[in-house]
Amino acid sequence: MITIKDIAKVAGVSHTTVSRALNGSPLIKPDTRERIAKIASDMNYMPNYSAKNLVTRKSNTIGLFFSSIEQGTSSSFLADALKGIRKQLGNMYMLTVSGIDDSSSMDYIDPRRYDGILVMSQSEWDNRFIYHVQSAGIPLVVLNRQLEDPSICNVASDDRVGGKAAADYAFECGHRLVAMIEGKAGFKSSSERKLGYMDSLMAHGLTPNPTYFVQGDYSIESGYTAMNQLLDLQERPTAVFCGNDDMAIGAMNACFDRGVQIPNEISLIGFDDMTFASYTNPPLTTIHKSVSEIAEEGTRLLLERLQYPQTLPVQRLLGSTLVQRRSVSKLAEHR
Amino acid sequence: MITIKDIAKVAGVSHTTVSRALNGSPLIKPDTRERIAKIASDMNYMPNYSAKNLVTRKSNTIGLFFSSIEQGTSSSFLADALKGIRKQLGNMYMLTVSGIDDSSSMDYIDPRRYDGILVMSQSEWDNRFIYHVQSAGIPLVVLNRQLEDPSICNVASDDRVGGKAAADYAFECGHRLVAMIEGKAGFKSSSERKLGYMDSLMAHGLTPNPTYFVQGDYSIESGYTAMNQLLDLQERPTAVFCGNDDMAIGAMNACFDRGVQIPNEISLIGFDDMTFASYTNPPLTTIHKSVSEIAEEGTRLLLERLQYPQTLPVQRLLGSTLVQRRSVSKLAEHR
DNA sequence: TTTTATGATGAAAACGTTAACATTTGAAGT
DNA sequence: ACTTCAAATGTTAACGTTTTCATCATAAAA
Repeated sequence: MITIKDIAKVAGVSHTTVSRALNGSPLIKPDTRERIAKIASDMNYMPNYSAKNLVTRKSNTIGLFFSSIEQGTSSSFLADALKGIRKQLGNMYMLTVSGIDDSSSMDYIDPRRYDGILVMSQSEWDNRFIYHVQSAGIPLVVLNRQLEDPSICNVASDDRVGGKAAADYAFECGHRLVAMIEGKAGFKSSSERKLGYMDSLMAHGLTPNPTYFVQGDYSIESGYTAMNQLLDLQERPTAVFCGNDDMAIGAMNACFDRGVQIPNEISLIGFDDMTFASYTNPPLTTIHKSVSEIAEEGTRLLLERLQYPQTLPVQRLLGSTLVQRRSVSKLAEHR
Repeated sequence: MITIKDIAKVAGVSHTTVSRALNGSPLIKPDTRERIAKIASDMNYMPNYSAKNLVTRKSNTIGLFFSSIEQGTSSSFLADALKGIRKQLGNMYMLTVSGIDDSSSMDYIDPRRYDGILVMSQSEWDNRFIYHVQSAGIPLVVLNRQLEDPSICNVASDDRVGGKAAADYAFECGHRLVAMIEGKAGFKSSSERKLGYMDSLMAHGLTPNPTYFVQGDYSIESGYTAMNQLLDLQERPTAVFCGNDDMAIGAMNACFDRGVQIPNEISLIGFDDMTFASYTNPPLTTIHKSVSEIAEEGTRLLLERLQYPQTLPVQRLLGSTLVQRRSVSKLAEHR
């Protein structure tokens, strides 16, 4: 492996000059810079990053950490996030991916290994990790889950507004009996979406019906069983707001299996607008949330903080909007 | 940041001793080892990996490279792969993720940055990259795409066998007019699956009908338009083998839109068995292929090669088997 | 006792960079 | 021609490890 000293020898200069030339120092005469660059490329030089990092105390690495890489994370989620991040990152930084629950991940958090960290968070369980990172002094952006703490840089989608939009739409379509299949207990997104639903309920002067709330866990299966529960009710809801698209798909299946027509007999609204939402039957009306946008914006923010460490942490909520498809019926008798 | 020298000072030994103690050298007396370990943990010592890597000429990093992170890669794919890999990797190695097309990714391939590389490959376009890695002398395993070259370690699913299984099943169910929606042109998997179909055709003594082959690109949309093309035919096929599940879903949608019943009027077979396959309507009969298993096995192999560099490269094909669901009808009149 | 081996430790060099400080060069100002 | 200053380059010391080679005990063998 060839080093800057080898280049120095060939170029007849000191290795320091080579280092400077290759790093674009203004101290080097343009023509020697070019001469050295030429030699370096001819010799197929590649810098040794370990050595570089050792002395600069940088790592050229951004770490992406997931709530739980094993479970709970829907797959399009991870992929979208990755795409958004890589897009922003270019090839200035390496990107590592780990689950927060990777055995004792804490022990491996070290400012010398990560220039910055992105946390794709889903539940409050991640807080321990998040604060560990913060107290280690590593620049940090938390993605996807809304945080309270103003000292932490954060970008997420506005789940509450989205939840409200979903419920609003149901009510505007004339539905009065609208149930909700809730997301995973303990996940902030679950409670926010529910809160949004509640906001809408209140705004429309309606009172919540306890039997119309059933707990899910964001999985397709949970949507299926939850929907069956709803269908067993004496007074069936005419619309169901599902905490995410996966559960909506499970719910759809439950309906198909029991021969109840969507949207004629029952309407369905999802949340997330994943790729498949347009391809269910009928296409799913849902709340659009762009994970890749969140990831992209978060990465942009992180990069900014790396460049200007003084930048103040910001909390950003990306809008979530309703996309109308065909899983919701308009009720005629709505006054 | 505290270093081994700090520990040495406290322990009253040389930093060499500390290094040895912390790395489990047999030269160190058990009790001094423990004493040092205690001090290190008390002082909250974390090794500086840059320094370590500099002298050991290792990187503690495995690189995962994707065919095209931007497009073509279905999302469950990426997520599954990641899960399989992380599972095997534990926390011995960092894992970085990049797209092969990341601007000039070649320039960043360096044995000092990657102890080993996994390539999640989909098309022959990746070969350039693969051979670059190999000639750089970095231990390498190519995943997911079957390779010809016996000098390269490779694990993939047996697409051809899978394709044959799919077609066999259609024929056994009495179908004679079975079309195929092909995967992305240039992808090895596309041609292998088609070859498998051909094998079956031949085994059943049938002759291929050129109009029954329509090109897709593995996307949902392409499945949709391809299916429409098929439905426009004078003599409609009674069954369609789709190159992957995404296209099968697109095809399903085309059918729904035109009111053609699945599986009564037309049968559908997919490939991959992604999560959603069980939740389409009707549930999709498809060929099961486990990306996470492939990833896991590939990682195992890579790790083995890192430990025993002499290990010979192996080519492994993981079986792909049919999973029967409800998108294929049994034709009575099949004599 | 004196040697000899061996088990445990230490000193110093090396890994490939960057950075602080020193030196040279050359041109401009007197 | 002599100083002065700035621009360009060189010297040397870090950075935090591991590793080679030497040293020093200590216990066994003579």
